[in-house]
Amino acid sequence: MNTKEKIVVAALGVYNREGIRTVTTRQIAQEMGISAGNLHYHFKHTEDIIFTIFEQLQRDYDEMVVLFDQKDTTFQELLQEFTEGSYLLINKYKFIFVNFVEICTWIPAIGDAYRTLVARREEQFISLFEHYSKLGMFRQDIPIAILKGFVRQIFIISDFWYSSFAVLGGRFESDALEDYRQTIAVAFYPYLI
Amino acid sequence: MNTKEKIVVAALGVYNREGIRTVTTRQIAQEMGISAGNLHYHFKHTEDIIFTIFEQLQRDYDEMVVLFDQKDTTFQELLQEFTEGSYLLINKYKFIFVNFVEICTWIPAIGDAYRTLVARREEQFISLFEHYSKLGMFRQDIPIAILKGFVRQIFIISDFWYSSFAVLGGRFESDALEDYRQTIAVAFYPYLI
DNA sequence: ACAAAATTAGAACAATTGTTCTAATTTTGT
DNA sequence: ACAAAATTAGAACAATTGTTCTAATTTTGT
Repeated sequence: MNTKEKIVVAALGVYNREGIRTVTTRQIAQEMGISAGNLHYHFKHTEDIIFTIFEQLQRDYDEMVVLFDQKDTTFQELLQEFTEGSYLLINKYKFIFVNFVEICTWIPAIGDAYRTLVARREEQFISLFEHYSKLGMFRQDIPIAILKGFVRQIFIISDFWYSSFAVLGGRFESDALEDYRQTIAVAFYPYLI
Repeated sequence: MNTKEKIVVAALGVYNREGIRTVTTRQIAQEMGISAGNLHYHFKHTEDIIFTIFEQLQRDYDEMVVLFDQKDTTFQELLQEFTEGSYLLINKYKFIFVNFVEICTWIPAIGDAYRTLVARREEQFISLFEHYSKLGMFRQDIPIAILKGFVRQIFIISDFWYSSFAVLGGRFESDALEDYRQTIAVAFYPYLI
């Protein structure tokens, strides 16, 4: 692992632990035992570090989403995969979820990338629901407008569940996964058969 | 309106417009045409301003919640009131919702107050749902665990809807209220009769 | 009317921050 | 083996920030 990669790893760790408000590039450098000058040789601006982390998140997400393509699984299995997969991402990139609005205004390219991603995700989910409707595992009597709203709801919950959990004082990681699983399960509860 | 009150108003405006990341006490002072020294005469620390704004939010919230007590309204009417009332709050105190996790770690007293509020809210909602179950306006076949999860879900949605809306590029206020109304409506959709 | 208290502006302070510059050291390609 | 390129540490810079200090002005209570 070269220095540039190490910086990304260290930055992710520090940001997740302390948030973006108080963390400085000096602190990241110190934490990994290099000079601040060296850090800025690899990343001219702080934004560049955060953008690189976001790109990593996107790659991780795409990797996870590939798993949804085998449509021979039951809906319950798919839901289980979605829950575990998205939890891993949320947990790994906490600080991005927690500071998402701020980051998107600070670094517009991230906001743009997110909006593209969401548009893609939306269609994916809708067609998935329609597929499982036909298989009798998802309610068929839901109007399309509600279905779209439900997808939006799932996005809000998965994007901001961690913020809510953190603010409610959730500390232990074991609790966290269970809490997330329960939250997602409840959201799907009235739509499953 | 005395200077102290004016500072709170100005700060709220600037924070909502530009977020807490880049805004300085100097900027708030300049915006309202007073000196930074004067501002810090009234509020020794920046945290004190934000804490005061949060107290205001709490008072506004309590005022809104009183309206829920007349239980002779239909559930639809109540829902309508909740949607409009909470939207007004969210819109007025945007920056608190957007930076909630950060603010809660920065100013622990705010986190504590929020957790107390949530506990109260939770019971209120549950008993409201039970009341409307008996009146046949809310599904009676929902297990209590799911009901509690549903309340949590409503909290996540109302606390973070604006973050999602902002990040998705929502700009116009007219769109915003409609979007929020729709999001809340969809969440309740499967639970109403 | 006037002394005491409150308010205000603006300079000053001390700390911090992102970033650049310089010179040394290490690595790489041939 | 050696020149060129890449990497590194640390000093230096320039800007900013929250906050304090000082002296003047305004307001308040009697």
